Amino acid sequence: MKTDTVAFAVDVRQVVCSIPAGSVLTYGDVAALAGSPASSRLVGKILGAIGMYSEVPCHRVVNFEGRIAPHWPEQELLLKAEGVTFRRTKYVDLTRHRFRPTLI
DNA sequence: AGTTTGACTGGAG
DNA sequence: CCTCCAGCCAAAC
Repeated sequence: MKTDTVAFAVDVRQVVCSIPAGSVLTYGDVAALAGSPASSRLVGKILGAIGMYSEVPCHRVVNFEGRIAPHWPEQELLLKAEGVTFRRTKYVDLTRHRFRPTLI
């Protein structure tokens, strides 16, 4: 575990924690906001790690197309409970629920 | 130190 | 909507 990775994890946690209810963010966006747009895979790993001992709403983070994690089925139910609409089964309506930190 | 894996991304079939 | 392939990055083996 490097200090840089820890800082990245802390930043990720803050970004995810800043996502309002009913909105979602992609791993790539979180990774970019955390300073490593190419390390989106790390976001998932870190998210799972912090989700085990933190109250971070990691379920508000989905993959690039609004598709939920392939191995985390309850995330869909959690998002539905927040008011997020799904196009069919595993696709979130990103055009409507995508969280924009500022601008645009 | 080299290989494999994955809560990713993007595009093609 | 689902599967496969190629690319990228850090952790795990």
